[in-house]
This record gives sequence, C-alpha cells and structure tokens, in this order.
Amino acid sequence: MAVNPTRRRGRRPQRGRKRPNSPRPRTARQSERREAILAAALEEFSARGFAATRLDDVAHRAGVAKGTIYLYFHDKENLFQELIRSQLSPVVGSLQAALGTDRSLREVAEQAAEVFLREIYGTRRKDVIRLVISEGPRFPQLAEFYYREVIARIIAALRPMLQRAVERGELRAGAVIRFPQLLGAPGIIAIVWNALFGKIDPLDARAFVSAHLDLVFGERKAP
Amino acid sequence: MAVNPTRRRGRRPQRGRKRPNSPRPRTARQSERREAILAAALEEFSARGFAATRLDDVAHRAGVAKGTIYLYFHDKENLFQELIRSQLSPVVGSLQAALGTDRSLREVAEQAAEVFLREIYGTRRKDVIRLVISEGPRFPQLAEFYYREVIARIIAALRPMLQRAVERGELRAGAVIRFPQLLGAPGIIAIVWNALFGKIDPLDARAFVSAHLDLVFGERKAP
Amino acid sequence: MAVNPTRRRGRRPQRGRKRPNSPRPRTARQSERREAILAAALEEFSARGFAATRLDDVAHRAGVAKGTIYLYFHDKENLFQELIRSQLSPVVGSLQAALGTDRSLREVAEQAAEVFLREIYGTRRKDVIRLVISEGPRFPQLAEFYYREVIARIIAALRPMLQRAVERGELRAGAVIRFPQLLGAPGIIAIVWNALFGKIDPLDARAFVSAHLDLVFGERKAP
Amino acid sequence: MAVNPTRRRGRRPQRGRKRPNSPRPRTARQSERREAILAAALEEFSARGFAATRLDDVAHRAGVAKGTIYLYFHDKENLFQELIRSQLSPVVGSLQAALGTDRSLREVAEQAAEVFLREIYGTRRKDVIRLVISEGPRFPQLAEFYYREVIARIIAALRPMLQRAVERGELRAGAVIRFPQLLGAPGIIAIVWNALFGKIDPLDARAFVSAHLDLVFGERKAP
DNA sequence: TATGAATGAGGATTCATTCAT
DNA sequence: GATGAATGAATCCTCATTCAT
Repeated sequence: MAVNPTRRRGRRPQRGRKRPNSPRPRTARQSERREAILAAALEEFSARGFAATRLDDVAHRAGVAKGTIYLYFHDKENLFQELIRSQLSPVVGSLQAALGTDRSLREVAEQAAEVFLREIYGTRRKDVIRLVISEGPRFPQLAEFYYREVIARIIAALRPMLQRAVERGELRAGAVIRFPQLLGAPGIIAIVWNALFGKIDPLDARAFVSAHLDLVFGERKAP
Repeated sequence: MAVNPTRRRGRRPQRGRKRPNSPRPRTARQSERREAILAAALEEFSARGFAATRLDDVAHRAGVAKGTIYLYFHDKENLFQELIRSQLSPVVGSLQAALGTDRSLREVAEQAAEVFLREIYGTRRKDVIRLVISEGPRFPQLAEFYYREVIARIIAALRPMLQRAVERGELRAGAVIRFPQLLGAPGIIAIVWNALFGKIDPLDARAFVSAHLDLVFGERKAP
Repeated sequence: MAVNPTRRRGRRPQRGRKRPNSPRPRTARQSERREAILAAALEEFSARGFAATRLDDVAHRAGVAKGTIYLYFHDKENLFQELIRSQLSPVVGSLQAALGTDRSLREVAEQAAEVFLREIYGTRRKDVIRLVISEGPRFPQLAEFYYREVIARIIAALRPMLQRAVERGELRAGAVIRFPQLLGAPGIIAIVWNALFGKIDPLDARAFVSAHLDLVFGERKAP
Repeated sequence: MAVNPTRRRGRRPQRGRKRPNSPRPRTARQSERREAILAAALEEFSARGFAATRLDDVAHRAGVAKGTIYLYFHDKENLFQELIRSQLSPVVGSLQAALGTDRSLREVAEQAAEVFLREIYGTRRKDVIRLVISEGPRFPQLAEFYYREVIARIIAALRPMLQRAVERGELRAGAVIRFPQLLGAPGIIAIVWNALFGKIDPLDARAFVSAHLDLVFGERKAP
C-alpha cells in the first residue's frame, strides 16, 4: 500500500525566533558556501517539503559538512525562511519594472506574463512558490513576509496601472479592479497543476496564461 | 540487567472511561470510530501537514488509543490517503449535478459556484484540497486519484455544457473552451490565499468568485 | 542488507510463575481446541523462536480467536512451556522400552537409534528439541524440566544397560560409561546440522547415526 | 495542540562525561567504539537471543548513545551478523594451523581439541556458537556464512589429514572418514549441554572431549 | 572556520493481554 | 465458553543539533 517512501518525522514548526543570522558573510568563499547551501536546500525542500527534508541531504548536496550549515543558518527553520526570502525578492523588481511602463494595458500584461514565465515558471522559483503555498500555513512569519515583500508590492504596482487603464477605457471598472488577484491566478494555477498533474495531463503554462489574458481583455486581433 | 518481571501489556482494567455499554451493534461502533479517526486526522493533517503530524495526536484527538488507528488503517500513509478519498469523492456528485442542469451557462456557473462555496469552501474540505496541493507532489498516487476522481470528472461534466453554451451563443469559443481549468481557478486561489494571508488580508471568496464570473461572462445586468 | 524479516520485539523472559492452568479440560471439544492450539504453537514457535512468534499467528493457525488461547494457557510463556512438556514426555517411554530389552548392546543401541529416527528425527519433535536448545538458556525452568523428564530418565535407563554390557565384555569400561551423553550426541548434531545447513549440505541422519555406532562398537560384520 | 516551542535535539552540553580529550586519532577511537558495541552486543544477544535483545541495552552497556550504534551498524540485524562474523573468523585460522601439522592423528586431534577448549569453549565464543545454533534457522545468510567460513574450512583442513591417517594405518577408513562431523560433535554437545544444564549437572568439557577421542582412537596408553 | 561523530528526544509501529459482547 | 476490538507499553530507527577536533 505504501505510496511513497516519504515517511519522515518532523520537528514542530514555528515560534517567534528572532536571531537573524549575519546577513552578509565576509569573504567571497563564505558567500559562495552560503549560496551552495541555499541552492541545495531549494532542491531538497522542494522535492520533499520542510518536515521531510534532512539537513544531512542538504549538506551532502551542497558539498559541505552538516555542521557547516549551522555556521550560516541558525537552524532548519531559519534556513528554510532564508531560502524563501532569497529567492523571491529579486523577482519583484522585474515585475515592478514590467508593470511600470506606460504602454497599453494588454501590452503591459503580456510583458508581465512574459516575466512570470521566464523568471518564475521557467526556473526553480516556481518551486519556491509551491513551498510557500504548502508550508506557509505552518509558518505565519513566512506567509507574512511573502505577503509584504511580494504580493503587496505587486498589487501596489498594479493598482495605478489598472486605474490608468480604466481611465483610458481599456478596462471596465469591474472585477479586476476590485480583485487584482484575478490577474495572477492562472500563473499560480499553472504551477500547482503541473506539480500535481504534470505527468498525467500537462498544462501548457504559456498558452494557459495567454488564454486567460484573452478572457480578461478579449481576444487579440492578430498576433 | 533490569529484567522487569512484571511488565504487563494489554487493555488496562477500566479506569473511568466512557461507558461503552451502548446497545449499538459492533459494526456501527466500528464505523463511528473510523469516522472519529478520520475527523481527527483531518484536523491534525491540515494543521501540520503529513510529515509533521503525529499519530499520537490523531489518536488522542479521536479519543482512541494509538494502536487502534492500526486496526482501521494500514499505516500513516494509508490513513492520509483514505482521508483524502473519503472527503473528496462525495462532492463530485454535487458538482456534477449542478453542472448537469439545462439552464443558461451563467446560471449553471453560479449554481456550481454556490456548491463550491457551500460544500467545499465553507467546510473542512477546503483543507483537504490544500493538503492535496501541499502533499500531492510527494504522493503521486494521491495526485492521480484526485485527478481521476475529481478533476477529470468535473472537466468531463463541463465540456458538453460549455459546448452547448457556445452553440447557444452564450460563450465565445475561446479561452474557456480550451482551458476549462480557468473556471475553477478562483476557487483554488481563494482557498490558497486565505490559508496564507487570511489573517493579514482576508479575501471574500464569494465576491471573488463572483467577480471572476463577471469577468468570464460579462457583468450581470441587475444583481 | 536485511537478511530476514524477523525483527520483532520481545517480552523479557522468565520469572517464577507458579499458576499451572488446569491440566485436563473437561469436554472432548475443549481438549481438541487445546491440542489445536498446541499444534499451531509448535509450527509457529519452531519457525520463529519464542520471542518472534505472534500469538495472533498461533490463533489464526489453530482456527481460534486470540483470546481463546488465554482460556487454555496463562500467557505466551505458559503456552510455550506446555508445548515443550506435551511433546517430549511421550517419547521417553519409547526410548526406555527400547533400552530395557535384554539383547546385545549393539542391538539395543540400534533399536534406540531407530526409535530416535522414527519418533523424533522423523517428526516435529526434532523442532521441539531445537526449541529447547535455543530457548532453554532463557527458560531455566524449562531446561530443568527437560533435564529431569527426558535426559535424566534416559541416562538412568542407559546406565544399567551399559554396566551389563561391560560385564558381558561388549564394551570397554571407558568413555561411554563415564559419558553416556556420547551415545546421543550424533542425534542432536544431526538435528542441529540439518536445521542450519540442510539446504546447503544435507546430512543423512540415519547414516550418520549408524556411522557413529560403528565408531562406538566397531564396524558391523555383515548387515 | 501542545506545540512545545523549545524541543531541543542534539548533543547534550557535556555533563561530566568521560573526558574525550584523548590524543588518540579519530580512527582509533572509532574502532574502539565499534569493539565496545560488539562486546556489549555479544553479552546481550547471548543472554537473550536476537529478538529479545534491546538495542537500548546494548548501547547502555557499550557506554554509547542509542543512535551511535547506527553509525557503526546498519540495523539490529547487521549488528548481529557482524558480531557473529567478527567472533568466528579468527578461530578458523587457529584450528587450521592445529590441523595442518604433520604429527600423528591422535596428537593432531588433541592439539585441535586444545585449541577448541582454549579459544572457543573457554571464551565467549561458545556463546556465539550457541547463537548461531539458535538463530541460524531464521537467518539463512548467517547459517550460510558460518558454513562457508567455519565449517567448510575445518572440514577441508580435516579431510587430507584423515586421508593420511588412513594411509598410515592410524585410522580405519570408516565412520569418521565419511562423517568428519563426528569429530567435532562432542565440542558442540558440551557447549549446548552446559548452556542448558550447566547449573544442574555440569559437564566437564575437557574430560568429555577427551573421552570422545578415546572412543575414536582407542584409549591412550599412558596419560 | 569546517568537520562529522555523537547524542537522545521523538515518533511509527507491533503485539501480549484484557474484557465487553 | 468464545470472540476479537481495544489498549498502550515497548522498541526500532531517524535526524536536528552540538561540540571536540
């Protein structure tokens, strides 16, 4: 009956830990190691989830000793949170840039979709988003961080743009204005769908996102 | 050495436990216990995820001894899977029923949204869906089950209806036809959003779903 | 690396238990059940040893419920001991009979060997002897019982016979007189050898025992 | 609920433990620990058998933590097998040496008996042999190992020697030639007898083995 | 710094024994 | 009497964390 050999014990999650480890290691070598550990952690956490990931495996994959992880991160939880933080913040800039231009709404939306497909969906970052979705409820701090650093910023960048679009008559002052989340929905769905059903019934993320834009803005005339 | 010569095992001799003196037949009590365990498992798994959940806690919450779980489920994994199965299968019927009626597409969609809000979003079943999303990638069989028993059936029920809608001119033969997933997207997003950010920035699922319908079908004339 | 799936927990052995259960159940049906349980226990204990045997399996094999075992035996240990007792006592009589005759020593020895081969080596009783060897050190009571009821009796029956043989000039007053154990040695060795190496390098017990008699008495002239 | 927020794991912060400040290189200490664990395992396994032995007890007796055992051995079974292997392999050499000399058969046999008495019967190795006898049937690999590494080698060393003895007229080409096992029989019997009945009726192993040699080769002229 | 051996609390699972039916 | 569901102590094994080297 065993479905999968992932039976692992876990430590109970979450408490108000407050000692953020030093944000910037001194030497280049150190910073390299930190990166190696984070990269390894990304692989392992996204393959198994927080509780089932063994620091042993992370260390092995990063090519360092287990104890070394503790020189860079306070504990497993801190490593996990640092991982999420380090991966998500950079994208926000790109998205903000894409949303900041002054072209037509449709063009901007396509631009943003492109950024999403290239920088998130096409990379390991999609796994980070899955991790946030999976583990967030047990890591309120993390969810909050994600909300503040990613979601809120994107929505903040979105609002004036949508406002302008309404003023220009490119958009009715309706659903999307009230719930800008609707714009990002298909991206998230594509990530989740393919993580679950990618093997059985893969979803073409680009086409899916594109179809959604058609839905919001009406079909494009000619590509 | 310490060979304790009086190590005892077995049922403890009745210490003010709930009088099991009930006249109910054995099978009724058994199925009640099974349900109690599943209910407890739902609480625990959705609060902590698969790996971090302790069967000890499940047992305690269900009011049974640890060993009792093993009378009803082969192991932790099996309990988890049975939980998912038992929770999701029933809903599909309701959704199929909602989708099977012959009214206008908009009406049908609103009906389905209603079922979703009432039977999934308004119940613990939303947590089950979160569990599938979180743990599915590590439990391929589970994802497959979910796909076969839930997703595929809903999509199968959806297609002819959408086809009819196109024929009737209620829908353009575009995005939604190719990707019926778009219809369910906001439901999933609402679940995920509120699990993560419900405390910080709650999302009104009903309004959200409704706004999405406006997006797909155009604003309703009069509310 | 796993050699065998016999990892099982055990209860610590042995204490001066003193409540021998009723030696003779009332009805025929009861006595039948008791026998069935003992027969099943023989199978299971000799396949797995005391600690690794599950009463569940014994019950199943005996076609009774687990609780029923406790109607006939105090506990696992008592079942085990009763099993040994019930199996060994009967043979002693046959051996004593074989040894009691007044023929030549060689003939008597061959007679006894025949009894051994037929009633012990050729039956499940050889497994009982293996059990005594394996578990005896942890069940001093059992070893003592075995010594008293089996070993001592056989030796007692042997001594006068050997004495007579010496007087008749059939045997030198040497090794065998001082250590009658030497006569039984090959029987035990055959049991142990085949239990361990029977698959790899089987030992023909009859030939082996016979060769040993040749050693003790000199080759036979003509069969 | 009870999410203990301070559950700690890992090495406890040094409470008056044996100063590990030794200058010994890591490997020496490791091999010492391995030995300590094996020694403890020998005690425990031979006192209780495989199934009833607790690794907890082994660890305690070895003066290490439970987890440490798993640094040296894959699991309980592996520990058990390594124990057998490590104990038995060395003896074979001594026995082969004793059997390889070119003296008279009787002398060689006495030499071998001496080695057995000193290196097996006089040490814990007799318990290892008991363990093989007791647990071998449930650990076929182990029985096979024992056969290959011990039994087969001894028999292989024995055959040419016996052959020579026949040629020299020291032995009739009979029982012992066909069944060299007969030579070792009393050693095994002595081990088993004393393990079972040593308290009640101890058997003088040296005299017993010696008596057996008298049986095989005829009484010695003068002691 | 970096290492990785050592620790031991934690948790899944088993199974002898009890007892309501 | 017989049953077998329920119990929970027992025990294997894991792995986050520490710290001597």
